[in-house]
Amino acid sequence: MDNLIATETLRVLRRILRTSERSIRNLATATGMTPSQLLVLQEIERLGETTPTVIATSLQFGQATVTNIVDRLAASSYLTRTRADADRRRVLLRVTDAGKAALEAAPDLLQNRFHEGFENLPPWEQAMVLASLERLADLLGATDLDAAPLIDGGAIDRAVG
Amino acid sequence: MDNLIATETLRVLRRILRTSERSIRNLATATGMTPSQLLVLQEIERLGETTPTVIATSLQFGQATVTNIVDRLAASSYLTRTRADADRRRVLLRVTDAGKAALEAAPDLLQNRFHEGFENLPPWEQAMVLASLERLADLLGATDLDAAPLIDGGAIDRAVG
DNA sequence: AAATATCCTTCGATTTCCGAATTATAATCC
DNA sequence: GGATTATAATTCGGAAATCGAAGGATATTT
Repeated sequence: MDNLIATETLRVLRRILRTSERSIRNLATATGMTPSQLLVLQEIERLGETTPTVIATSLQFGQATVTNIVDRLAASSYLTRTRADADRRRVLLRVTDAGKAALEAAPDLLQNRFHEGFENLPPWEQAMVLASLERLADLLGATDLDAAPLIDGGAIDRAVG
Repeated sequence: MDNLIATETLRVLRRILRTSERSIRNLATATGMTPSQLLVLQEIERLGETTPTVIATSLQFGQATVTNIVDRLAASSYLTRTRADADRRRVLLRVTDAGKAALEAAPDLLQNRFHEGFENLPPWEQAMVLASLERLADLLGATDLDAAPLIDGGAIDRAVG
């Protein structure tokens, strides 16, 4: 028969995933954005100055989709589009002050709750949760797409100068 | 400054979240459905025989959205709609054999990978992962929406007979 | 300079998603 | 019983998401 622990683990995982999604949706509503818009804006803020391709890759969207969403975010003045000097095919995306304000205005209840609760755990349990999540991410093949965009270009070798 | 473990934990969680989404999308493509359609069909199968309202609640969709998606699933003959005898306002949703076939045809790579990997963990680690996830679900307030729909109706008291 | 590749946008089409109004049925209240 | 209220689902209208295919501009390679 089945491994009960495995089944239960999956169940709990799904619950967590669903709660996270709900949270994103609520947060989006609070900011007046749609979930996709919020995700894209968050990602741009996180990465600093990026391009549509990077966003599309890291968020698993098509390029056309990103263009579409960025259109709306730009229309709301939450970000700016600039052509890159070095390579004028590329478009640089930057979150504006208004965008940052919008991101900070709405409280991420989920994240707050998490942080509060997490601080109250004894250190060993914090470590355990992190270790377990990493193990789980490993099992699921959840690689960090953002950390690895250098692989494809040889950009490391050419370095800064 | 911030608790690094907390921050890292959130990062890993997001990674897992994104991987799951990707998985759903791939799986959907494989079945010829859209992600939402797949989700709805899965949920109906999981619950057995249900109604649009239940699906909407459990999946956090609006009723109109569910009607829309169910329309398409019915058009593809993946499910049937029947009026309930007891209360003819209600519509009963059931996955057809074709629907079940479609669900089973596409392998859920994510889930497979999970099960395989999980079995290979030593029991203590399996237990640790589950315990950690439960703790995390707790922190996030991730309550089980499916287990609790009885609260609102007093249905428990009236019981079976 | 010609050919090829890359980055992004445009276009067209389908689907998602929701709120408001609507229909059909059930439950409740004089 | 008949009017009222509540509930389940659908329809309608519209904004947005999503993607594939094609196109335009710029870089790179040969």
